[in-house]
Amino acid sequence: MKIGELAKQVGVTVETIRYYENEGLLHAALRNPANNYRRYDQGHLERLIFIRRCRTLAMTHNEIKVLLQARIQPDDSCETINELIDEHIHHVQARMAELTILETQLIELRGQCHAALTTRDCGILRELDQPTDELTEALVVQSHVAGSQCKTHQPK
Amino acid sequence: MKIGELAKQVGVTVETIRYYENEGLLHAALRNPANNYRRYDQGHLERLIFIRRCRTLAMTHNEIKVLLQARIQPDDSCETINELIDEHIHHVQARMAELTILETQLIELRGQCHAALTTRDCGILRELDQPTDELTEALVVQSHVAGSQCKTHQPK
DNA sequence: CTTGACCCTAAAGCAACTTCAGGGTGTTTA
DNA sequence: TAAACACCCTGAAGTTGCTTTAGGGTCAAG
Repeated sequence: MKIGELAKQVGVTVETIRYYENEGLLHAALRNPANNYRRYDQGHLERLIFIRRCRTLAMTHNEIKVLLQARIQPDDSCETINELIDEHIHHVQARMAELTILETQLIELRGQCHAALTTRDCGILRELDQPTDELTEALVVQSHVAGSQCKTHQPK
Repeated sequence: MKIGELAKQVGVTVETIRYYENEGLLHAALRNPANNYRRYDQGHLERLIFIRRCRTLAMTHNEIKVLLQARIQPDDSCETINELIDEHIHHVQARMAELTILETQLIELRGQCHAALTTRDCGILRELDQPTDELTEALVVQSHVAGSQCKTHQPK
């Protein structure tokens, strides 16, 4: 099948597929010598589904590469896989803990202003002007809220 | 004060400060004509603290720009601010909901393999091979878990 | 007068894609 | 049969919030 059909079957854009090939996640497809179009088979389809399933679970490309490797080495121990998943679960839980603190702080901040006043008297701005206190320090900024700004990356 | 001192007082790197200036978050500092070094005053300090506080709350630069604008227009209504914070809270909550689903799925996935088997028999790989089911579809991949790979962005 | 701490700029890197620019291919339809 | 339109190709730049690197001045102390 051609790239467009593969994309439709898996629910990604053709650009994503080409990108995955570049990244080494997906094996380079054979080309139709007549027009240089990529041709995909069942193996590609299954591998791409695997990759997308992993991405849905928020794994990075590196993590996925480990799993892909394991996938084609049926005699290896699956310990590595278990550890990878366990670690990944911890990342997610850590992120949630951070977001919980963040939520608390934001709600408290929001509580500083109920009425529609002028910004001069707005408790929110007032509080934002304060240097960071202990509570806030618990938050590691480095891991920003992904999707906090909600870019809509939808394939049109 | 010079950039290094400002950086120390606020707890960011000098690179971050220069970056903020470039981004238009921080006003360009006046320069010492003798050596072209930036010179900062109290206003810069306060503005930078404000910015960092917002970043700690996971706001984007665009959101912060709105707040900075409001900050210097004391006669405007603070409705905009309230709306911005409310929306931001929703983003955070939405992200947490996504992560909760993610966690459930990962834990279920992990449950597929307890013993250290060969990958051939590993329930985890088996399950990852399945096309996405309804549960999974609830997850919007576009907002990946920030910090899932935990890059340590610490100023050395 | 050299060492080390601090300042400067411009550009590239990170993650996972998307978007854009510029240009072929292939089928259909007027 | 030629224009129109859908689909394919490549390579490079854009996204977010910084960090890192490269290459080079400034300044105070010893």
